[in-house]
Amino acid sequence: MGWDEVDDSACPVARALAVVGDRWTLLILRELFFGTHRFDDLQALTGASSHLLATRLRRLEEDGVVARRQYNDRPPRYEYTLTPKGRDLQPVMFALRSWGAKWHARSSKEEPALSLVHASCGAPVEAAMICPSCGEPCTNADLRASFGKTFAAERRARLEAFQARKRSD
Amino acid sequence: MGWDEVDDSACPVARALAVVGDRWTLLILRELFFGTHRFDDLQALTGASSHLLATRLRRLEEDGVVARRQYNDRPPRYEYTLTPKGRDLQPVMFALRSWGAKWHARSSKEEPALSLVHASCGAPVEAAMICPSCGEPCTNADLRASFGKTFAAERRARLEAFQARKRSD
DNA sequence: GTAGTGACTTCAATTTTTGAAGTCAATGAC
DNA sequence: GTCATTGACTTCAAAAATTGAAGTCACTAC
Repeated sequence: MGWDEVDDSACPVARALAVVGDRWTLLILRELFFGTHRFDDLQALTGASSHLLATRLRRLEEDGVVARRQYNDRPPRYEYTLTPKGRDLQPVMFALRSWGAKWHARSSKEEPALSLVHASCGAPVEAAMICPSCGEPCTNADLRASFGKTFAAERRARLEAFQARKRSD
Repeated sequence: MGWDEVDDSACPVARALAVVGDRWTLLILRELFFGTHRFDDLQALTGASSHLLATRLRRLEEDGVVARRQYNDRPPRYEYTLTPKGRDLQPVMFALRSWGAKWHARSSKEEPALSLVHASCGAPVEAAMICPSCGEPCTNADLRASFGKTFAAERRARLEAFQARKRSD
């Protein structure tokens, strides 16, 4: 298929993944969330190769997720920061953090490697799914999913195209 | 670096990404969340190649995220479902959905492609960060991040190793 | 006995990623 | 004034991952 096509899907999850859905991209964004903004530091702290880092940052800049700013004239020096669009990925990061901490803990008594604290009350914050109407957090069992018309049609089309291709062999 | 090393990081985000952090994996998991469980359907609906799908499913099974179950004896037929560990990724999916819908909407009046409804009250649910102490949802500005000791040490080590390597050229 | 179905595997061609090395324009230390 | 260092990359060849098409295998339905 290729990710330019995925980018076109009616599914918002697919469209999100087309932009930020690979390992290095998400790790780079993690660093930017931490406030790392210089190229070499990003390279050191993520472990990505410089080539990869350069192409990813370019892509993220094109997609409006990170901003590249010149902070020094001569020699020219640049720094990378998250745009509002990028900062909006915090719930994704945080959901990943919670999952990783729960299911891939290194030891039972691991200290939190990373905690987010609510500035006003000092308590640690967790990601959750909440119902805006009753204000309650929901668990998996409380939820029912449904497709919109467009996405349902896309899915039918995909299934049919796949079957057709198989038959024509 | 390579992702076996990332898997070892003190950062739970990195460890989560080592398991589920690539485009196809997350798309496949999306399908499993939708209840798709047969190989060919997964292939049709994600658009992944059969080879890729086979290797990803094997990996996910090894990691305990999906379960492979034989539902027919002869001919042998298998189906894939999410384990509890896999189901726990729902907040990740949902955070991606919210972000994709907000920043990569296809039109201003796009109907939701996918909605999750709270079974008890019928209202659509959103992912959010909530403070368990005051129960309020938090925005970026309300939050302060901090590192644990182990992770802070790992980061220092990475920076030093990187500098050392540079100098030794 | 011919045509599927479902869950894959195999293979060659293309694309990505890695890892090491190099570049370029300053700046700081002696 | 010169020599090492910093910061932000680029270049290149080798290795790994992905794609897309085709094939396999064990049935079942007509």
